[in-house]
This record gives sequence, structure tokens and C-alpha cells, in this order.
Amino acid sequence: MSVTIKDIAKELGVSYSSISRALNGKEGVSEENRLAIVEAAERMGYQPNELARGLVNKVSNSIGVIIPDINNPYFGEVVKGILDDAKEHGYNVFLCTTDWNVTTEKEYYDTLKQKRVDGIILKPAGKDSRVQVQTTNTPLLIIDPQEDNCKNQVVVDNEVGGYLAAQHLLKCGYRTIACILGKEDKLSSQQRLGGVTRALYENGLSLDLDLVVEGSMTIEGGRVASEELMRRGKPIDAIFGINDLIALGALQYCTEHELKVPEEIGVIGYDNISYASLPQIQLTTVHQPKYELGRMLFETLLDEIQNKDEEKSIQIKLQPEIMERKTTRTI
Amino acid sequence: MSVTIKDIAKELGVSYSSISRALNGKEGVSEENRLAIVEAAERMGYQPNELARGLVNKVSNSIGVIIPDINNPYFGEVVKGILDDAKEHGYNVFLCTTDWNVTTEKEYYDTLKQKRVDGIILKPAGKDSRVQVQTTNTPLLIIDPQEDNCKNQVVVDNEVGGYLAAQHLLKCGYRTIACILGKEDKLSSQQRLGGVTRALYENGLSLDLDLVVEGSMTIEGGRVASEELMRRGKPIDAIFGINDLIALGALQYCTEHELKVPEEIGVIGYDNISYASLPQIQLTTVHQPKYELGRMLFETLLDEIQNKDEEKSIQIKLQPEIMERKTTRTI
DNA sequence: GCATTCATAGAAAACGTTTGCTATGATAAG
DNA sequence: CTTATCATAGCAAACGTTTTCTATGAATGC
Repeated sequence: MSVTIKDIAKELGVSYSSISRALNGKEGVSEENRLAIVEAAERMGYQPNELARGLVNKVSNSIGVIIPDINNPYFGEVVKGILDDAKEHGYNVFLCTTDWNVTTEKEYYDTLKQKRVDGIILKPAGKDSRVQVQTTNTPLLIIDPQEDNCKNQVVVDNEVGGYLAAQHLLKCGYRTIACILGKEDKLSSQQRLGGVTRALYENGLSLDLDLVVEGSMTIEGGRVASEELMRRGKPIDAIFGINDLIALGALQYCTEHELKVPEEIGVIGYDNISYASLPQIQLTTVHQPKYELGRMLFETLLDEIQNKDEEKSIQIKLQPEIMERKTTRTI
Repeated sequence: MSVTIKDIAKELGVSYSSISRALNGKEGVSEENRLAIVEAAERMGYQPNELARGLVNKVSNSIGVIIPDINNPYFGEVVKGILDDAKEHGYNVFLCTTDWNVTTEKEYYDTLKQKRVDGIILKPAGKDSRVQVQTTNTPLLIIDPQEDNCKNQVVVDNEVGGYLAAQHLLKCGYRTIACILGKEDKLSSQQRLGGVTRALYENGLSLDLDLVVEGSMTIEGGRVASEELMRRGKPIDAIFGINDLIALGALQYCTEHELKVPEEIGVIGYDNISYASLPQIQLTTVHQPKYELGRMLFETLLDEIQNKDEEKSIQIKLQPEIMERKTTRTI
């Protein structure tokens, strides 16, 4: 079908080893021949077959990215970071979305390995993710890893993020803080909740577990969880949504029930997705450097791909920061 | 490194053709052997090398998707549709984003072809997209194609969408309509503008070209374009943003300049991204069936992949619909 | 003028599959 | 009992590259 190295060889009457050498810039081919070869390749529209190259080189120059939800802007931006960095290094990326389903995750994981990707970046779909880190010889980089025993790690500090959120709410004068955790991402939720607890503790307060609920990590999930929260009948000063979508849902609940934000109730989110800064929204939130995270994830994975055997371990911890806007009162 | 068909063959003392046949469910291998083979493959953790399979079968079971911007929720949802449908058919997808840059587009296009993807879905990065449709033997499906001469086509009717938008504004009593087109996507912009013109014409009005500006297809782009529009000093009843992001930017401009929406000025968008329905936003817009579009795009591409030679042509036209919300007044 | 070095170029094996062809042995048909 | 049929299984080529090894001839050194 398409033109191969052999076609060029036939055309020029040289061996195909020479073609390969010329096109890959290796030595062992005269300048004269090299010129003729690249000219012919150009003219004939030769495009190297990466399947064949991959087979012999044991390298595919592609990676897989498995995330729960591409329509959550948080992942959108992380993916964009990965994509840009990957392109700069000559890699293509297979995008896979799991909808927080561990079975789907495993299926994608297996097909990616069969495609012989050089590495995989994975945000686990659940606590009981079936993907075994140790089993694999394909480098695997986990986003928000469960254990600290991962060789390489790039994270945005969840505990600090939770701490910052609670600290800010307290500073604004909110006392009783409710939290809506993400039922799909219990690990991050717990880490952030840990930070909240610490902030409360430092201020002589403690977390009321009746005010901690779980919701789906979507706008609708946040709205539903807010209902659940209010149904418990306890007074609430402020709501901490474990991500901006949930916080947006809480905001929606407040609008629908004519609760004045930020006067009667404060709302804070997490992630700082772009819509949080719209003038109509102005959601106070905890900023995560999403795009940078994406880039660092790829850089780290690449390092692992290139130095597979080395024992070096990379541990990068990015810092979240508070974005004060209009859904929390200013004192 | 990883276990191959030959390893299994050695383990069981059979030829590797038998392994291949057994694992692919082909006939020519006894039931007894088949059982032993699948058992051994399972036990040894065999994972077929898709690079090798692809090389001989001339099929990679992967496609490429080239879009301008994954963080525009419109593309996010289209991609999700493609992803889901692709998965159901055993395909993986390479995601590529161009940032509306035709050079980047061409680079991605070439590497995808080198990766021997079975097909490509492409939203052109610009009018002078360097990707030649005819040159290729890799099936290529264009989103919003320029010419009508494409063999296969799946579109959401842009002309009708523009018509619906203008029709709605007129129905609400807005007369002088300004349009913010997308400078990156002139083609869709023009098609939608055509619909606007028709609606105006049918109502005895005509389009004032002084009220047509171009902006970047982002929220900020919409805000900037609104400034430009207002600077022209002509009275404006309503603004039609060529996508929701631009409309959101226009809305932002209105908020900042204390223009009352929808009383003093109406705003309508296009796409119906999920954020448009937030209670704080309530953007009137033209709905596009994005997810369904994604699925149909893949279905159509798949058809082209499987019946490459057939002369059959697929033409699917999906219909947009108006979503009345709060940024246009009700009469 | 001969031996040595060196750059260039070709032959062939390898990567991990699939598949057409051939060989084997058993069974069925005459 | 011989021949034809058939299911099973192995061999080897092919897919399009890269790379090691070897061969060739020119240039160099003595």
C-alpha cells in the first residue's frame, strides 16, 4: 500500500540498510547517497512505519493516559499539560476515560499494554483499582497515589490544600464547617479532610462528622449532597466542596433555597477550574497548578522510561494556594 | 522481556502457529490443545504484541482525533462520544490538540499516519489547513468540512443553528443584532452567520456588517470582542456569540459595564456547554448534540475503515435546537 | 609495490505475529 | 487392502524496520 524502505531501495538500486542509515542520520553512508536517499524519500512520500520500528526498537513513542472524566475541567487541564509536554518530546498519547469504573480501567490498562505503550499515567478509578503497580514492567505513574511507596511521585499536596481551605473559612468567621467529599475519589477526599481537621484543631475546634457527606463529583452530585446535608437539620456556617463541581452544585442548592452566599453561608471549592472565576460565579476555591502538574507528570514518566533500571526516585510536591473570591465573606 | 507466542510454544512443545490459531479462535487446532494453550497463555501472563499484529494485519485498532482545544467543553463532549464508541468497538484513540495552529495540526497528522492509525477524525485548525484529504489512503473524517464534496460527512447544521438563534432574538423583540464570530473557526462562523442573515431577511431586516466582529473563541476573547463592538458606538439590542465561551465573555463585559441582561441587552450563545445551565449563568443558547455527534463521527469513520473500497457515501445531518434561558427576555 | 587502515555498502537475522502451504496420520470409501 | 478424504499441526514466508557482521575497494604508510 504505502511506500516502504524497500521501494526506495529498488528505486535507487541501493540496499535497504543504507536507506535506514541515511534516514536516521547514522553514519556509514556517503554524503552523495544520503542526499539522493532523502530526496527520493521526500519525492515518493515515504512515511516510516512506526509499527515496524516499534517492533524492533521495543519502543512505541506513545503513552497512555487513563483518567476518570475528561469533561471535568480539572482533568482537562492536566491532560492538556501532558499532551503539550508529550508532543515536545515526540510522544503521542492514547486517552482513556473510565467514568470512575475500575473494570473499564483494567480493560484500558490491558489494551494499552498490548499496544506496547512506553508508559502510562493513571488516575485510579477507585480504591480497589485492579491495576497492580508491581506486576508491570511498563512504567506507571499514578496521580494521587494511595501509598507513599511509589518509586516516582508527582502530587499537589492535598492535606495542605484542605488545611488552606478550612483556614480561610475560619479566618472569614465561619465556625461550623460542612464537607462534601467525593464518593468516587475517597483517597483525595480523606487527605483534604485531614487538612481540614488539622486547621480546626489548631483553632480549638473539631470536625463534626455529621456534617461530612459524600457526593458524586459533579455539579448535580454537589446539589444532591447539599440537600442531604441540610436534611440533617444542623446549623451550617460554610460548605467545603471537595472539588469545584461539587461546590458549584452547593451554590446551586443555595440559589434554589434562597440562602445568601456568602452572608448566610460560605462556599469554598477545590481545583480552581476556569469557570470558577466567571463574574457570575466568583467561587472561592483552592487553586491547583493543573497544567503544570500535567507537564511534570509527563516529564517524570519520561524519566522513568529512559532510565528504567536506575534506582533514582523522583518525588515532586506542588503546592496549592487559596483563591479568595465572592462565595466567602470578607471580614 | 515480556512473554511471547514462542515462549508458550516452547513451554507446551507445539508450533507457534498453533498458538496463534488457538488464541484467535481459528480452526485447525484440537480442542484438547486449545484448552492447554489458553490455560498456558493465561498462566504465563501472555499479552499479544499489537505492534507485531498490526504489522502483519495492516491494522492498528487505533484512530487519531485532532481537535483545537480539549478545554473547550464542546470538544470535551464530542471527544467523550468518540471515546465511548471507539471503546465499544475495540479501538483506542490518540488525542491531539492543535491550539488552532495549522503547523501543529500537520505535524500531528503526519505522526499519526506513521503510527498507522486506521483512521483520523479532524477538526481543521484553520481555513488553510495543510492536511490534504485526497492524498491520503487513511480514512479521514472532517468535523465541519469546508466543501460538500467529502465522501462521508457528519454535521450539526450550522446554518439552521444560526437561523434559530436570530429567530429567537427577534421573537424576543431584539432588532439590531450584533455577532461575535470566531476568528479561529471562520467557516462555522460564516455558516451560522448565513442563518442569521436569512432570519433577518425573512423579517424584513438586514445584517449590519458594522455589528459583526471577530474574537478569539474563549471567554476572554468574547469579552475583548464585546469591547470592540461597543467602541463602534452603534446601538445594539442583542449579541450573538458564535460559541458559549464567547457569549460568556460578552456576559462578563455586560456585568462589568452594568448593562442589564436581558432587559437592556440580550445575549445568546452556541453549543450549550454544561456551564451554560448553571443557575448563576442561565445562558440562552443553541444546543448541539455533542456527545451524539462524537458517537456518530466514530461510527461513520469505522464504516469507512471497514468498507474502504465501497463507493457508498454517508451524509448525516444532526439538528441544533434553541435553549431558552435567562439571558434573553421573555415577551 | 605491498600491507594496513578505513569508509562505505550489502546480506541477513531479528522483532512477534499471521497465514498459506505442506506433511502426517487417521478414518472412510471402494 | 488400497486409495481418497480429512482434521490437525508444523514450516516458512511475510509484514517493514534496525543492526550486526562481512565484503569491497580506495587511500594511506612503509
